[in-house]
Amino acid sequence: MKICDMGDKIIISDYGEFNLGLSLDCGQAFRWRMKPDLSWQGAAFGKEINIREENNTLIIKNSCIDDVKNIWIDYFDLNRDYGKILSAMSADSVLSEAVLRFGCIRILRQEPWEALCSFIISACNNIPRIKGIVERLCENFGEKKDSMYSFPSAKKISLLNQEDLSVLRAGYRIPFILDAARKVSSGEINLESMKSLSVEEAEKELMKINGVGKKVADCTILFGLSKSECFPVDRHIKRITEELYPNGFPAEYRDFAGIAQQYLFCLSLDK
DNA sequence: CGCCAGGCTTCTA
DNA sequence: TAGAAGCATGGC
Repeated sequence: MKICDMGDKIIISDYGEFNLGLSLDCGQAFRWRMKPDLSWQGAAFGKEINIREENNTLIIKNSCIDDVKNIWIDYFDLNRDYGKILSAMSADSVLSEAVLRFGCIRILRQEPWEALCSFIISACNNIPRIKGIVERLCENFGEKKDSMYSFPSAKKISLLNQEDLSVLRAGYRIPFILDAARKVSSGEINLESMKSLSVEEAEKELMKINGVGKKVADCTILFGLSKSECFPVDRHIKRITEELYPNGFPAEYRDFAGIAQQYLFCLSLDK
């Protein structure tokens, strides 16, 4: 991988494959917006960034070399060899077709709390509305950066009450968000230390939170704890695996089942 | 307007 | 242990 600081922009190349737009807008993260010039505006870890992809290079604005090296390289999972994973998946006819169609979908390494909170909101909800609720959460309770707001910390949310959160218009999920914020900020649930647990152990911990079942826990583990062996099964994945894998999803892909899962999710969206 | 949404908790048999 | 009801709000 090559990183080049051009002053007004930073250019990254030689990172392998990356379908940036689809990766940012395939239902794994909810804060990325495409601008009229086709660049993507987003925020994570309290920082804002503008990024676009052209001819296998990434062009970054509104950031700095330190943040690129310390935050974004990792966030976009650029150190991982997806070529190896994609070629392994090409042995499966369903996944091979999906890879041809979608290119390289990377699993973003998101902040654990943001993933947890976002996927609590996602329960029995549609993606446009999830984005709206998350946006209101940030605008009302996050900190203003350049043009965006940061994702509010668990501590900040934990000090609020249901009435404060009614601006989110998140319905029955509001007490769930509060319970998660309180358990995380009190230390009863330690997301960072959960990275060293197995998927099963992490599920058990996360499901102590009211409103967190196996699916929300698994999305938190895959997208927030970056455990790519975790395979969240929602209504789409359930339907499409029953249809395309009558004998079950093949176990040989277990090390990166979560990445395969994202391809199946994209396939299911227009089927 | 009606159907549905990256589910979860609680109640019931 | 399995299945259904109820949950709040809106996207389409």
